[in-house]
Amino acid sequence: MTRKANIYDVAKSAGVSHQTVSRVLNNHPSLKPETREKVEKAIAELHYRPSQAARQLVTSRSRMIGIIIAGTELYGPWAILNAMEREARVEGYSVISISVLPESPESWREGIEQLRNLDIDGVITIALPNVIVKAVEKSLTTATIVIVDAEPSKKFDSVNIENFIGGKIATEHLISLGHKQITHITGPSDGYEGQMRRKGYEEAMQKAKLKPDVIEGDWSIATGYKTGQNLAKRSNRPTAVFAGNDHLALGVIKALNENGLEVPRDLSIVGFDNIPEAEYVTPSLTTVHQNFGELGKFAIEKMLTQLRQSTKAEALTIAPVLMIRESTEPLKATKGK
Amino acid sequence: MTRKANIYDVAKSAGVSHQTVSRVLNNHPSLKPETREKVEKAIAELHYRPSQAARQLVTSRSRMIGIIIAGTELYGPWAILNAMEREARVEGYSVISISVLPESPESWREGIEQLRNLDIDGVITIALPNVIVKAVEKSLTTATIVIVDAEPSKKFDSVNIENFIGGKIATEHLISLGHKQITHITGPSDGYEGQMRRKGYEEAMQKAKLKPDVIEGDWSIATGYKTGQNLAKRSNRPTAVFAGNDHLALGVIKALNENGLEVPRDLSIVGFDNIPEAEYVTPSLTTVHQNFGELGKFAIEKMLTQLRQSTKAEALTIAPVLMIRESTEPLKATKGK
DNA sequence: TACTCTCATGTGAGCGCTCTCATCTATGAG
DNA sequence: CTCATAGATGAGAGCGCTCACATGAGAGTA
Repeated sequence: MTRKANIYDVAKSAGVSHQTVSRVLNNHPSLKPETREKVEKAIAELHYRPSQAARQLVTSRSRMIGIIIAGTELYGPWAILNAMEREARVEGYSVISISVLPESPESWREGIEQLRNLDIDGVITIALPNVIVKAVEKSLTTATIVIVDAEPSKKFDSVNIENFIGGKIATEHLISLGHKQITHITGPSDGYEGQMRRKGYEEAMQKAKLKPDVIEGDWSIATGYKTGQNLAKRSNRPTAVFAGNDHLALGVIKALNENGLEVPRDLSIVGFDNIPEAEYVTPSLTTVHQNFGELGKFAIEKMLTQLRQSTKAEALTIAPVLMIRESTEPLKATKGK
Repeated sequence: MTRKANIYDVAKSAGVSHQTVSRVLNNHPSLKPETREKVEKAIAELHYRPSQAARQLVTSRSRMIGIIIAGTELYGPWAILNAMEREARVEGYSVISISVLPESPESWREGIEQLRNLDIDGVITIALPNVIVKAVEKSLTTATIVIVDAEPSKKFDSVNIENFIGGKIATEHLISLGHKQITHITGPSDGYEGQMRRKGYEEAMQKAKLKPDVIEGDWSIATGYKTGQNLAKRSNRPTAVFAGNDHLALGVIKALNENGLEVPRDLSIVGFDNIPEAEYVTPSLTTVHQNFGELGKFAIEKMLTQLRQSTKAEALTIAPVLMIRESTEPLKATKGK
């Protein structure tokens, strides 16, 4: 069996020195075009590909980006990761995804450890509480950090959906339909995104001189369902709900249905995320659309520019879009006072 | 700034040779326990961690596993990947996920290329058509291959849900409820999983002496919706549908609703996958549960044993479970003939 | 003509490991 | 008491690259 070609094999075959081959590989400016051609021909003939390991050993740059992601089954993070992976590949970077359990510090530590061992160039955190970001910062001192879907930092680039605006337009939509009693179900209390959505809700309510009504939740369907059960039995049931995400909304709708209530007839509801299912459930879900693909793409772009030459930290945001569907309708005047 | 400690620093600090340190790192049998302790102490003190790159350069093993996955937004592959990543980490392996577009050969080629450059130890393909698996086999000759959710091969380990059985029990469930006109909407025609589910359906129908009725689809909600529209308008509308996956089922239900038809009153429907939403849509979806987590775990286990010492290829299968919910009910006798 | 200067290329060292081989004990067989 | 044998360690080479530096050829300047 012929062993894999290395840089010397190529050099010999092209009749140049190994260093010239290296120059071709790294696009060195001062190279005669004809030399470059010769080398490239030899590379093709020998099916040569440079050893990442050897490169990494000498440059101590791995061309790998670690992505730390909450190991949930949510659609959003996965969609983001998907976009990132593809975007990074185009630029010759690989992506190592590490899913951690936000509730288990040991789980993060392991994940971070793994990235350290790999001498990762950069780390992107997706929808992770601040504590974890801090831990990453502390342990991965040589890596460039980009924060996605979490509180922007002075030190690092961040990319976020305008969650505040999202929460606001969702609520304003309900208000404009005439609703006065609008309950908000939040995400987990330690999450930045949920907090901002909530603030958007509160601002909209305040502006309309309505009394906010907030129920703490998390991002799970099950919690939405439980909350829906309670809501259905409440004496002063709200006429509208702004759910922190689509899953919560789905759970609420289910619970209401089981209690003989119908959406939007008895209650209007807005979600957040615009998961693929949102359009196809019954009733189809009015929701705030997040462009996950763009989010991922921007994050990788930020990372790569930062890796090429570090610039000052910047907080990028993407505007959300309200998708109006069937789950919201004007408040009927039939109800007393 | 103190530079990162290397194996010589540790050796000096422990008063041994660099080779002894290497032996500690690799659990060499002939080592005095007291020497090992000394070295381990030095490692801890210096915060030493071995350079993956250097190791890889000399051993030409990267301790990385590439996962090629169809770059869709389906829940299943993501859930599998998630499980794999965690499982691999425990064993000190990292996972590089590559999402490719099944319809674009160039996209696979790029992905495979990337894995080649990284000198990956093994590759796991998830739900990929046979052509891609073949391409992987051809290009990544040195890597161990494990196939998940695709046609088992004589050469490689594979892990699959029993799709045939899944299709069969789903159909039998509908038959046992008295349905006679049962339509099946398939996955994409080039996919192994969909084919097997279809065969399970056909076998069940044949056994019950019923006429199969198959509509070709893909895995998307949108296609489910379109199919549902057609179904709703058909003169001899079936009384039950076995959808190739939950997304198709959701789409069908939506279309039926829009045409004034209700599930399960006017039509019973069974899905496949048991996505997190399945339990919480209205009506909740009767579906065939796939244990994605287990699938991923088994695949990694297979991979690791294969990497340690290659054994003969084995095809592992996991039994699916029918989850009976609200979207199916007995056929009402009221209909004529 | 002698000189700097840039362009184009070559030479050797070294990144941090593991490999192979060599060395130096102890131990027990003859 | 000598010699083979296994156990515990050390020394040096080399994996495949890039880096810093050296060299030579031609162009521009005085």
